[in-house]
Amino acid sequence: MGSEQQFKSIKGTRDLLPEESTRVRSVETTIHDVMNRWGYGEIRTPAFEQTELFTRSVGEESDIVTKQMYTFSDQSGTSLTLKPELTAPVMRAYIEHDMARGGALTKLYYIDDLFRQERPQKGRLRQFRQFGAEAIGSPHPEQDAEIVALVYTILTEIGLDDITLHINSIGSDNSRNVFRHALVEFLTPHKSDLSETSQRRLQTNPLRILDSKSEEEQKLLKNAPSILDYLDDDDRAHYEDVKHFLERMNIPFAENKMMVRGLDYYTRTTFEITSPNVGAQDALCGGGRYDKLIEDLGGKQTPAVGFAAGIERIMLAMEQGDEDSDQKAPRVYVVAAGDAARNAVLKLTMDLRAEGISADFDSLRRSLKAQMREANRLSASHAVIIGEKELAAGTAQVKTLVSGEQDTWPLKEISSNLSSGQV
RNA sequence: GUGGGGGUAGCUCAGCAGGUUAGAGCUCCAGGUUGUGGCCCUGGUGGCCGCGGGUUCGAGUCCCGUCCCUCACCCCA
Repeated sequence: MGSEQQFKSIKGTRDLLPEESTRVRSVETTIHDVMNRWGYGEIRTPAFEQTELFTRSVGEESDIVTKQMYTFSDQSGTSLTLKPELTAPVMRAYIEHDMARGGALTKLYYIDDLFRQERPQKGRLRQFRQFGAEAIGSPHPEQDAEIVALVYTILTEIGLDDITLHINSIGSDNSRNVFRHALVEFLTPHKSDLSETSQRRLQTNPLRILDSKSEEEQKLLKNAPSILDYLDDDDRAHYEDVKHFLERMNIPFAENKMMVRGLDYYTRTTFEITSPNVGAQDALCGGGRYDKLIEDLGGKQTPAVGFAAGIERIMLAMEQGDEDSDQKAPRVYVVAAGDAARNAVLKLTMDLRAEGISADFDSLRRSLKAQMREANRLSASHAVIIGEKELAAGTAQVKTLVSGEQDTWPLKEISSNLSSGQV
């Protein structure tokens, strides 16, 4: 190694080497395709925002705000934060650009990097990538259903089959307040059986106790009141309609009344998509309706639904399943037999590339044999060999590597012959 | 922040009743084939055995400390 210090990528961040980034890119291509087909337009927001945007939207008490944000001051002393989630920045942009004026309904999507200071583990990094969409303007259940169908379709087109969609409704403010009281009333007598964190949540955020992973608590919760019994008529009708639309769209789902999302801004519909082979962090996607958020951020009262999904987790889910498709780029490797041909090799390589053919050559001045080995290693379809004899004749040897067949072609005809698919 | 597992070659790992020059497979390079890849054969490059200290005649191996990675809890995508 030689040097005193080895630099390393910092905890929770990682490099994507070419092989992997190729796979990620193909997933992202699918995302872009489906989003565009469904009428969603891409939005790109800055890497950091005013800190208060997140404390206001995500919830002062949430873990994200209390301990996971990368926050720093700029030269003027303003507190800035690397974005830990994307709904708030997108809503900020929506309000800032008065996008509501451009049409009653606004459909946006994004693919972006986020930052949270957590202890890394399988499927969780400190810099991670999400894609998501927000449908802003419609309060109606078919919009909830479309958003759910959108992620579901993307995940399916990516090739994931072993996924489960969980949905629930946490009602709007009124229903939820009534339910919260009922839940606290139910749990308080059992307070001593609860974990330390759940006891604290009994004060701060009782609904979150519902999706505790503790078996004991889950047993206790079996008899707890259900949020679904506390929905008011409007909430209930909305929820029933969402399920109805999903059925009509043939999107399979499981009702999960214990599912409560972590971010404070959700209302009514919440959903999650999980995969069994991603480790303990099994949620690939989370989302729901947030009818109050835009107002809370200073905009006009505007209903909206959205979701966010984790790219790294999706990649994990894929590795288990289908074999990665072999990408066979038709490559031509141009080989110099002797140093005299270097010039001609470089020229021909450039001509082929200009013709749209992917081509490469050896800049290490290695032996002919080594160059042929390289051509094979790259799984090139053809090796084009130029030596002194060929130089003199204005030709080249064109070898088809799978068959081993080799012919002499005039140099001038090579790129057109290869691009027209001859041989 | 808490707990489990782990750091030996570019990669995957073996070696640990402490004992001479630290190993294998893969990769890479060269030769066998003086202008031709794959398969095969031969040889070679490449290691502060994470770091610091201690015990010992002797430490990759034992002890202490420390850093890093990883899985899980918490929480979330």
